[in-house]
Amino acid sequence: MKFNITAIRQHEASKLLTKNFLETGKNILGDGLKLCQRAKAHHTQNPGTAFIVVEKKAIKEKINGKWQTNVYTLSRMHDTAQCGNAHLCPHCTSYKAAHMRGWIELELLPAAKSGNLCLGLLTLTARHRRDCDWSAYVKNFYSALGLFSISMDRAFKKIGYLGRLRTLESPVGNHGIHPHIHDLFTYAPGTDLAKFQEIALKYWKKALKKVGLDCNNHGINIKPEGKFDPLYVAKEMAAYDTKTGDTDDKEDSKNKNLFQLLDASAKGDTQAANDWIRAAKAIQGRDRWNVGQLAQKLGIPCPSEWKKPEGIAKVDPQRLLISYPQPQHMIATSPSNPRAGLAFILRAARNEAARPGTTQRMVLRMCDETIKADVEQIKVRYAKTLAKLIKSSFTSEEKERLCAKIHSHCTFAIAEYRATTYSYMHPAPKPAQQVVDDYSDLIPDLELDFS
DNA sequence: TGGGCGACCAAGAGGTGCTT
DNA sequence: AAGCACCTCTTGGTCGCCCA
Repeated sequence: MKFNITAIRQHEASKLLTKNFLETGKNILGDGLKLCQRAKAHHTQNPGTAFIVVEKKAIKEKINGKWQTNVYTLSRMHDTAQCGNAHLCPHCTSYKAAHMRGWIELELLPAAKSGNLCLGLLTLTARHRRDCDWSAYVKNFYSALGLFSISMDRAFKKIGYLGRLRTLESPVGNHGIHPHIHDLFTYAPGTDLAKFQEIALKYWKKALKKVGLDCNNHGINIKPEGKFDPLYVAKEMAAYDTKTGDTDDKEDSKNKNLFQLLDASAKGDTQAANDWIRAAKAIQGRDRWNVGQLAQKLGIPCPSEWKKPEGIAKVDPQRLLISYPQPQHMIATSPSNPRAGLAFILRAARNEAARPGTTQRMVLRMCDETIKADVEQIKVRYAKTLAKLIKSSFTSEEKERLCAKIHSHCTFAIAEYRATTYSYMHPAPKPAQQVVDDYSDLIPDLELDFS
């Protein structure tokens, strides 16, 4: 059970996005994840206070190949903003994947069953290589998908195809980005899928050729109902693609998804960092999940309109609500903090019951980390300015004067930075606010599934 | 210290992807 | 070309960095 992985990945993603923006001056779509779980929710009742919920939960997990249920103490931010980026944000991906799994289970599967339809899985892949423009590659891949669906129209109609839930996976491996599609599609019982796969392969090859791409005979894979888990397409970690056995391309086993790239990047793998940025650029704007018209045709709500029915809330009687000043949360979790602030804070929160006050201490420590890094940045900036000025001056007297001048500017800037940050972190006390005891508006829990 | 500039912020409006 | 679904950009205000 990895408690901190989401927060650590998010921090790494924030750092990479920030670095990329500073280098290129251009934003990659989805940089809102830098504020995800940091800023307060828009219509919050408590804009000045950060909240963490700590509670015990039973988690189903696979240990040494065996499924078992363990009870863990978990912590999460409450009443914070969510960026909603389904490709890049580790938090929102799992949130959305859980939502999609719920939709498939509670809406799609029952609707297909009552309509006497089977659900198959169509996987589309193409040859790819590292040394190319990944954005252009993805664009071509999607053009091919469009051509494919037009040319397949008749064949689709014949098998009772109503539509599909399309999933885009975009792992990166030795051969660069490997975008591919998993379509959960409907078909009539009794369809000869083997024959259908032959036709599909023919059209897929043709479509790829038109846009300058190609695939081998495994470019298309179709699994009939019963031979796969329909909830797999909504796994945030897509074990489907990163484990051997399920794909025919052995290279795929070396592929890493975007979150695994973040893990590698956090350990200092600079190629993983570059790959993550390249991949993020290449897939920006594409839908992670798309149901097209399928929901409408089945007479069920589409995922973005569907809401999971509330179960009977099993509130942990020992549930803890930790609070501290929101500005401190912003500073502690800043992308300029060399450590993953949120991960450390959530870890401390899990120990709050045993050691009261530990969370607040950790928040302040993380603030120190950020401040230290920011001060370092200020020093570096002034050192660079000084270096530039010294180059163009001649006498040692001049140089000395410049040194003294820049040094005093630098000292002043640091003092100012410290003063403003301090007053931000410790706002003047306001009339005591009543902390609400009613937790009924807590956001629905993430369905944690670490398989 | 103080002015200028640009990043940050949330959610509804609106853009984009996709299908028919 | 229109309609639908998904998801992010825009908006307008605040905050923070930068430079002298």
